[in-house]
Amino acid sequence: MLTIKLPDGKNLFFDKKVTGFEVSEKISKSLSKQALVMSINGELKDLSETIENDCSIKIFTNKDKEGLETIRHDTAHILAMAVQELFPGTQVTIGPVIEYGFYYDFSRKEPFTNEDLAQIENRMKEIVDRNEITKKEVWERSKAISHFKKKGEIYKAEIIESIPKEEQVSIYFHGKWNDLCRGPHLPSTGKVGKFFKLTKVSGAYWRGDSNNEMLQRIYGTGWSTQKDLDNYLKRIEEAEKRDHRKLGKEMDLFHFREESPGSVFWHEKGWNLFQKLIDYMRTKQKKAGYKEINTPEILDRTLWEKSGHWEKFGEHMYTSTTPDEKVFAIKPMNCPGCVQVFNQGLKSYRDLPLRMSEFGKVHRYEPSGALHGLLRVRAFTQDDAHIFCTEDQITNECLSVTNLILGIYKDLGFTNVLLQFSDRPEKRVGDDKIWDKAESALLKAIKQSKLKYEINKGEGAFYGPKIDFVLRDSIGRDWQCGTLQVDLNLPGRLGALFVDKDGSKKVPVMLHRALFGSLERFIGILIENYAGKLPFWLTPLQAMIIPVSDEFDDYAKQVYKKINEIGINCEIDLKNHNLNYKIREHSMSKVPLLLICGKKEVDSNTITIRRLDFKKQETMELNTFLKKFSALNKAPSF
RNA sequence: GCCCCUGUAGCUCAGCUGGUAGAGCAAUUGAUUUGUAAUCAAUAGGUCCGCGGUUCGAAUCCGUGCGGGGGCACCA
Repeated sequence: MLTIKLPDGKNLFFDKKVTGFEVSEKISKSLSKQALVMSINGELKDLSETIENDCSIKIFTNKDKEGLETIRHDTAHILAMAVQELFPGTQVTIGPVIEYGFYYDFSRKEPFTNEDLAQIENRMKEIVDRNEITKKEVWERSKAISHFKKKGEIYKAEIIESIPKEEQVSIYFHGKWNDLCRGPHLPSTGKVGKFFKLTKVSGAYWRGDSNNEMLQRIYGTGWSTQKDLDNYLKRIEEAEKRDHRKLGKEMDLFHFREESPGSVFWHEKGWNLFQKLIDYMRTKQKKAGYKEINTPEILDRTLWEKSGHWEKFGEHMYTSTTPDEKVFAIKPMNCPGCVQVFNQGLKSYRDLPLRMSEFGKVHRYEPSGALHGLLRVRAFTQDDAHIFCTEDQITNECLSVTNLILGIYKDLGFTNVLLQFSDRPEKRVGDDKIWDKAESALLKAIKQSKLKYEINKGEGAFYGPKIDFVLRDSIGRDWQCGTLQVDLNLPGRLGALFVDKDGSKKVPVMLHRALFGSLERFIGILIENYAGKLPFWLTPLQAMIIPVSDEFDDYAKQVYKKINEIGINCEIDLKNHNLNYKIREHSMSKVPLLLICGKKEVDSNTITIRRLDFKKQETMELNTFLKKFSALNKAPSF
C-alpha cells in the first residue's frame, strides 16, 4: 500500500508502485494532459519516475515556475540537438536555464552566423513536432566517460569526471540524441511548445575562466505561451527605445569619439544636467554637515605605493612621466588625496566626525570590452566623500549617510531601493574585534533604515565591510549606485592621526561613501528611467518660446527675458518655420513646455502653454506662469 | 583583454556578384507670415574609419590597426 499526499492535503492510495503520470491521471484527466514535471517531497523529478515509498507529490504545469523552468531547460536540450543535427562534429558543453530563457555553450571551429541561428530555430521547431520521447538512464561513471570520449565530446567527459563520487550520472535521451544531464525533463519534446526564440550568439569562456578556450554561446528566450513570448520581446524593444546612448544623441546631451574611448564629450544641455545634479547635491550635503574639498588629479607614484593602489590596481591606472622622469598617476580614486587633506594640520577629536566631500574626476583604464555608453566609462566624476570619525561614531554616521542617500534617491524618483550588506572576506586587514564593531555598526544602521536588505557573505572589501545601494528603475532593472564602506586600513597606511581627549594620538576610522557612484553613470540611468523625459527641475532646456509668426517676435523676446530671469532655462525659436513644424520638432526633442505667442497672447499679456505629451493647451497670464513654474523648478524636498 | 558582428554626408540609412557614391532629415539661401506633430524650391555637403595588399581598376575582396555593438572575462 502506497500513500501519496497531494498539495491540497488529500491522500491518494495505490496498491503498487506508480509513476508520476499515473498519479496525475488519477487526479484528473486535464491535469495529466498539462503535467510537465513533479516534485517528490519537494525534489523536482521526471513524471516518468517510479514512486516506491509514501511521499507528498506536487504536479507542475506550464503555469508554475517549475514548469516554465523545465520548459526552458528542455528547450536548451533541443537547441543542442538541433545544432548537432545540423553541424555534426560540434561539441556540447553546458546549457542552463537563465532569467528569461536559456543558453547552450558549444565548441566548434566555425562561428555560428545569424543565418545559422534562423536555421537552428527552424530545426528546433521540427524537433518539437517530432515529439521525441524522453528517457532517463543512470550509467556507470566509467561507461559514461568512455561513451562521451568515443563521441569526441571531451568537455562532457570532463564534466562527468568532476561530478562528486556520491552523485549518480544520468543520461537523458530525447529519441536517439542523448546528453549528460541532472534533469528533470519533460516527457517528450512536443511538450515544450514553440514559444521560444534564439536571440544572440556570443563568446563565453569554458567554465567562466578567461584562461580557457572560448566557446560559442547561443542565447534563447523561452515561455509557456505565445503571449508571454510577445510580451517579453516587446519589453526588450521598449528598453532599446530608452537606450541612453540613443537618447543622448537625439537630445543633444553628449557624444563619444575615437580620440578618447570611454570618455564623455558633454554638450551644453548634458553639462547643464550634470551641473544641476551637482548643485542639488552640494545643497543637500551642506545641510548634512559636509565640507567640500578638491584634490589634484595627478599625484606622485609614491603616494599610490603607500596607499596600496599601485600594487593592487596598477593595471587600471593611467600614468604619466614628466620630462624630469618622475612618474605620476592620474587618480583612479579620491581617497588618498582626501586623507592628505586630513593630514594637513593637526586634528583633534573635537574635529570628528569630519565629513569631506569631493566631486572628484577619476580615470580608470577599463578593459575595452567593458565600455558601455555612460554606464561604464574610463573617466568619471564621483560624488565622493570621506568621513573621519571614531569607532563609536560609526553607527550614527552610517545612519545619516543612509538617510541622505535615500532622500536623494526619492527626490530623483527612485523609491524602490535595496541594500546589500557585505561582510568580512577571507583576505582582510585589521583584527576581528574591529571587524565585529564595524559590521555591527553598519548592520544597526541598516536595520534602523527599515529597508529591504540582502547579505552578501564574505563580499566586503579587504579593508572593511560595506553597504551597496541598489535602486530599481521604472522598467524593473536594478542598478548598483551608492556605496558606504568602512575602512580600517587606509588611514593607518597614510598616517592619519587625531589627538584624543587624553592627549594621545589615534588613527581615525574612515568611511568612504558615494551617493550616485558616478555622475556620468547616474545620468545614463536617469535618462533610461525617464525615457528621456526628465523631471522638470532637471530638464536642461525647460521651455521653448514659439512666436506664431515673426510679427510676434518682439513679444516673444520680452517673455523670454522674464522667464530667464527666474532661472528657467528657455529659448526662442525665431526660425522661419510654421507653427506645426516647430511643435513637432521641439516635442520630439522632449522640451517639456512649449510657449506659444500670437496675436491673442500679445493682446492679453498671456502665453499659451503646450506641455509635452498633453494635447490640450492652456492659456495663462505671464505672471501666473512665472509664479507657478518657478515653484516647480526645484527638487521636491527643497 | 577574448569571441562574433560592424564602421558610407551632421543624423538615419541605401549602394547586388569589384568600374572612384546616393536618399530622407538636418544645414545654407530664397519664397511663404503661418494658431498646435513635417510649407515649397534651390544650393552646398563625402580621405566611403586609418594603413598596407590583390587588381588595369577597391566603399565593395584580403591583411592589419583603431572605433562602435552584443556577449564572456573584468568592475578595485
